[in-house]
Amino acid sequence: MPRPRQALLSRERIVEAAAALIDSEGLDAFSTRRLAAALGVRGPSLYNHFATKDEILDAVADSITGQVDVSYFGEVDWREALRRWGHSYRAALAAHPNIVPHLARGPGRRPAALAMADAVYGGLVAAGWPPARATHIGALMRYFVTGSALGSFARGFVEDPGLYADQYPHLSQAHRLAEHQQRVDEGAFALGLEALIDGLSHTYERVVGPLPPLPPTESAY
Amino acid sequence: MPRPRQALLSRERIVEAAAALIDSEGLDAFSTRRLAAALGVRGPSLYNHFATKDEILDAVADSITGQVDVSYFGEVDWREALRRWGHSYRAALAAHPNIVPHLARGPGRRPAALAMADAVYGGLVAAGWPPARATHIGALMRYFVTGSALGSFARGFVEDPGLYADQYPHLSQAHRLAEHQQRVDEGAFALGLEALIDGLSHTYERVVGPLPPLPPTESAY
DNA sequence: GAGTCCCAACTTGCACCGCTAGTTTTAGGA
DNA sequence: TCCTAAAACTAGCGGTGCAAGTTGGGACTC
Repeated sequence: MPRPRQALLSRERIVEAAAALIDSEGLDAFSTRRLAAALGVRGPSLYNHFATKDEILDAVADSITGQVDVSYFGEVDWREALRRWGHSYRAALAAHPNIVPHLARGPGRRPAALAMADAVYGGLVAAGWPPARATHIGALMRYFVTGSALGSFARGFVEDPGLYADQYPHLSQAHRLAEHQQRVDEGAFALGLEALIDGLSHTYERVVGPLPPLPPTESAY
Repeated sequence: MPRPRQALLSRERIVEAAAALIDSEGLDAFSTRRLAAALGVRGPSLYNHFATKDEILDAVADSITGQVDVSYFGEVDWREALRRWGHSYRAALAAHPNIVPHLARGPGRRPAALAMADAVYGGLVAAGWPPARATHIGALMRYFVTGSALGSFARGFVEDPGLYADQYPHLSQAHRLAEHQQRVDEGAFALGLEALIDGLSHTYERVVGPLPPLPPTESAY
């Protein structure tokens, strides 16, 4: 089949199909041939639109990063902005857990990741944070969110109760973790996020100056 | 070559060589054939000692987790124990950044990871934390440390200055991040760890009760 | 309208991958 | 002394990412 009347592929169609394939089958099952098959096409044809497989993964990762809401920065107290950003960020990744390992490698040349970093950094500096600290805060939030989305603590625990009770005295309940995986992950994330914001508030008061009290939060967070 | 008089391989030798190969060449370059070649052997021979490639990776990951010091728990105030554990944990992973993506998947069947979880959980419960919170704290520390070791914020930033200034107004200094990558990562980690411990101390006082003041820390942290 | 060039699909194929099966010889236990 | 299990081998299957060269339609230019 030579050049068809209507192009079969486009970057958008490829990214869309790649995201769907990764979501449903996992990162390991994602190969250029499988992706091409899902698009009714023959493997190497993808290389007319992307230079490498990695470039396709970057595009998928960026499309997910693009869903993170950073509009709060500048509109709302930085503490509240950090909280909402954290939840939005984690939610975006948790919705597509299979690409997180790739996404966690760094912002690299992905425009949405850079735009997010830009918004966060700008918002924190505008709120009074010294630039170096603002960089640190953006980075540490990234660590926490990607770590949370990537490495579920509970995932991977084995089902057999006795396996743990014997050797690890305190983990006698650990086999139950598998059941409650999602709850544990969300609870741990929420606890950590609140602790981070609380701790950073004290740093702010030490480094910058007093903070206004926050209005009682109406959100469900 | 049939069975040699003296075994050429052992689980230890394999894990050692695998760790060295991953450290020097990266996770992508790590294949069973390359590993076997480094051991003077022929690929499939590895399967006399490990069932799958993944099992080798687990063993490598566990040998690194085994280097984390958790002896502080029970000996020292939980805040100080958390701090030392965090730094020891991160140092162990940062020394072998290339296996972190595998390690971050979860504790799974890796004994050292389970032993670490056991020690942390036990120490926190002994310090008065409710079991559910202790689980959360262990998990969120894991998120933060693995996220930090895995996804350097700075890694992947491009060198070209103009590339950022144009499109991302606040990131005008971002190209410098590449130079200072290590400093940024360490600073962000330290800031986040202190904030976490500070925030968790307040949670503790709200949930459990008052905390004694900490003796002035002599350590360099 | 004819000629030309480009583009987006194709086929072929290389070097590598994880892993299985079956073989051979040795080591060590009954 | 015999038998079994162990630890290396060779051969090979089905898969991978991707490079190279081919083909023919679409869209310009003269």
